[in-house]
Amino acid sequence: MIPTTADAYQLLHDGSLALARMEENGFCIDMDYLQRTTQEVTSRIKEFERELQADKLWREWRKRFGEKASLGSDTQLTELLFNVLKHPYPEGEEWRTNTGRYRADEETIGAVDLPFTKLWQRCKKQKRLLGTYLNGIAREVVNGRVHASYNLHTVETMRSSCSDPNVQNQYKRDPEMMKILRRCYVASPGCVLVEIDISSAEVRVAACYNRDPVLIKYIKDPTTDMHRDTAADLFLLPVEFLIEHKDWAKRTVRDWAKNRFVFPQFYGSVYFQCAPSLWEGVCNPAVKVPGTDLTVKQHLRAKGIRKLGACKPAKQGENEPEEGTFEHHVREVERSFWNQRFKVYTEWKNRWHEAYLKKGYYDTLTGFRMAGHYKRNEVLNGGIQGDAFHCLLWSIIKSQRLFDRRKLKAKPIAEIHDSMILDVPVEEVQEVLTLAHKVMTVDLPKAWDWLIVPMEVECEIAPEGGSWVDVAQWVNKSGTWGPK
DNA sequence: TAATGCAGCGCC
DNA sequence: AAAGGGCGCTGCATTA
Repeated sequence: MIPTTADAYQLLHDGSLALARMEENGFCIDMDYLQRTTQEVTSRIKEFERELQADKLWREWRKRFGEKASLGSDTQLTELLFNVLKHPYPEGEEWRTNTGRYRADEETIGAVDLPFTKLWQRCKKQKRLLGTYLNGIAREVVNGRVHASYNLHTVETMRSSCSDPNVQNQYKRDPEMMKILRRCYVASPGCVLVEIDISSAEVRVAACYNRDPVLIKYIKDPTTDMHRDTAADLFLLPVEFLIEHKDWAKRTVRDWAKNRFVFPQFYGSVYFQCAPSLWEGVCNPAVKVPGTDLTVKQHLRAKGIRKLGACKPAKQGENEPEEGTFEHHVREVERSFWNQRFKVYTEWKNRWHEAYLKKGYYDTLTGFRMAGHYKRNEVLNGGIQGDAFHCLLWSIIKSQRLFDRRKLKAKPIAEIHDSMILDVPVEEVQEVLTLAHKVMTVDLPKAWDWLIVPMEVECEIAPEGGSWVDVAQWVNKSGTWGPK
């Protein structure tokens, strides 16, 4: 990576200083809660282990591995389950690790329907919570704060990284784990936690690269929704139906389309990889198409889609998806997605990759020349990822300067690629939200003329005395910020 | 005993 | 034809 413009150099210099100040500020930790929770989780793990060791499977385990038997070893567990006890194990390369061993992930162990394995998995999860997360915080706390390290020079795409502890990967999607872990992170006395993120940052930046009018329309026009339209295609439901049953769709088909098709496709995934995870949703017996008694699977069956299909990597003339399979259907959707709906995006991908192959580098919109040996998907994603982060970095730098100039005590304390977390004195909340919002939605597009789509942000804020668990969305209503 | 590799999994 | 982009951390297994 080489910065090719003065602005690019400046961004890194200013960014280093901004992140250094963020490190110095640190994130306040509720130490009483941390200690209490560490003890609770520790004893929970001990209880789980006692129960596991009382199971007859543990006797088999000891018989097989003797003194070396270790409850934490997933290699030993797979050996016991699939070689000694001969539990069925799926055929095929995708079910093996890179070194040809049995996989020991959540899915494969979870497929063995025994009380022992269920318990083992719950135990494993608690061990991760303790070993990686709670201990990770405790190890780094100084005077009640963690001062994570942020890097601008380590990531291939010019994103940032974070370590000691890595504040960028704390539980969020698992509600149970999220509530336990994020409760550790609190605002400083007299302050509240504010989190501001750029809505679909990478999609916006992607549109700046490819200038696909359809993608731009999806971004600009709030009545349109590419995830909803793609869900309609994938699950053969009319768009009007999805609009009518918006809340249902949001939890089900639209969510699957977004997270199991649209985003993976943007990152370069393909139909035979998307289809199995989509199908998992389809097979959920608890999800019924509104107004009918049909599961999504039954609904698709009525449309002539009877099964998933083999989902093998396409080779010339081989592994052709079979007609009437979901895999076949997903391929059709993929084709229309890239050849019809986003055909300008597709043309850009081909041109961009071709140019890279010819030159041996690509230039990003924020002024960095990326020279090196990259695969196709890396070339197509690198600039988007880096520049989306640079939008945030620029915003942090600018916001910090504004806070300084106005003698505000609000401080950025963390950054997660497209969001910044601030420690804000209660009385500064309105001013800080207004300033940060303006920086990200007005000043940023003004400063970078390549930014040809509007920027939008989402603000979340925790009540005074609350923690990172308690952040809830706030919006601006006629000049004043308040709960949505 | 220390260093390294691998697999798994948390986040965007 | 393609073959999900980017990280950091942990525990276990293997190698030096």
